[in-house]
Amino acid sequence: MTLYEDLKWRGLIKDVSSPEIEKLLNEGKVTFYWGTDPTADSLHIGHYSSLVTAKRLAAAGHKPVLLIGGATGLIGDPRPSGEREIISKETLDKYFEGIKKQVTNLFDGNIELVNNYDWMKDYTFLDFLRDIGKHININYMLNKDIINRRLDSGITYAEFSYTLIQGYDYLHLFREKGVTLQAAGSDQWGNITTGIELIRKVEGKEAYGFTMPLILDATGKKIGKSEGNALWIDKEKTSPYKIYQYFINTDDSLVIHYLKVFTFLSKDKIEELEESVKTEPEKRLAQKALAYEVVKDLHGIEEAENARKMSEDIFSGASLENMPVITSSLSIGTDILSLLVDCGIAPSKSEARRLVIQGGISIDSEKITDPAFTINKDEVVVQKGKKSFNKVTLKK
RNA sequence: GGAGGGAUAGCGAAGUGGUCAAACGCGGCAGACUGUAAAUCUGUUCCUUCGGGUUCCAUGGUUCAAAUCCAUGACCCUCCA
Repeated sequence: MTLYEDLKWRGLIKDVSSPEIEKLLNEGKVTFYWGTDPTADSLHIGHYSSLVTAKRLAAAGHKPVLLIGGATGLIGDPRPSGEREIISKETLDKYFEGIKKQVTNLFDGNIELVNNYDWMKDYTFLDFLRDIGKHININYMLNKDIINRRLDSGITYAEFSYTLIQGYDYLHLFREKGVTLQAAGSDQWGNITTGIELIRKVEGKEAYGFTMPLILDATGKKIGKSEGNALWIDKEKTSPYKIYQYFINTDDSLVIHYLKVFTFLSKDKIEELEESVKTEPEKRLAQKALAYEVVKDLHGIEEAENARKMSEDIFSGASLENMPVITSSLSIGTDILSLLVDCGIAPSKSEARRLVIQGGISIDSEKITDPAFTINKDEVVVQKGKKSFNKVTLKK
């Protein structure tokens, strides 16, 4: 199977700028780029879904250039919901460092990392308008889906101009690094085509781009972004165990799709798992493989093994030894509500009270329904709902 | 610069003087059923020392009483210039 066929089979190709991309991917040693803006101190699983594709290209012998947008991050990529908050330069620098470390790790250092701030910071407004702005027609920009959709709700000049900056990034990388392919999530299609257009007009040469479909969860939202519970790549922010749990709970209807997108398992292996979902879904082999593979690729074999063991121990009831540990700042004798809040298991006392009254909390495997219950040990197992287990240690 | 319209809980959206901590839907959380699945059903979804406290863009005002009326301001949309 060729690289292109493999990508196609995995459902990773949505838009392509030209049919020649198939040949390009299969034959040439292309220098391609993938970029993101530093909008947080860590990437999340949504970024990862497209980074995995970048890894596939790299594994096939193509040369990756990863761009972290120190300049574009200052402006903000337009999104359908409305204008973004401005992020300060200092914050962006901090975010930049966090993301830089992550992508470097994910590619074992075999990448070229660039920051568009380096070539944008001294580019004057006048020069930019003459060199770049003069090549792109307003009507062309207005027709871009994302901008068009914002015309009703409003879009500032700054965000409107975003696509020009990213377009110039591509031109710059084309000139300086020989980049001829850009790969990204499908929301970047408009920005990619601006870059291609610019290269065509300024350099008279053809550059390429393709996008991957956005990965959605069962409710049709972008994956891992539900209600402030983003799944971060940073294991301090989202533990490997939590990532493992997220994926092991994947719907049957999505698990094969996710295996194709997120893992490097072979076609044969995935088809075997697909069969298993049909004939013996209760074994959850596909979910287990998915969860293990993702944690392994993100955090290494050791963390994957730990996460798997932790899950098996907890959910088989074999042992309650292995589970995430939370150290509380409270002492023995505290009431259960305060403890739940202190450990971050419940966001407020009201919420904690509801949980307890509704029977959602167990201490050491015993359901607690009395909100006035006090903890009289220095180490207890707190279970919230069916799936969340934590060992909590208290001060003596 | 002129005329009109808008803003409500995580999101969408009702509400136009008291019965509003604010309908309804989605999403979230929990319970039942299950396979750590889906679907379905049930409860719940601002904070609270359970007395109450603080909310409907902001600040003032009218009123016994304001999400609702008035004034001013910032913001968004549509049309005109």
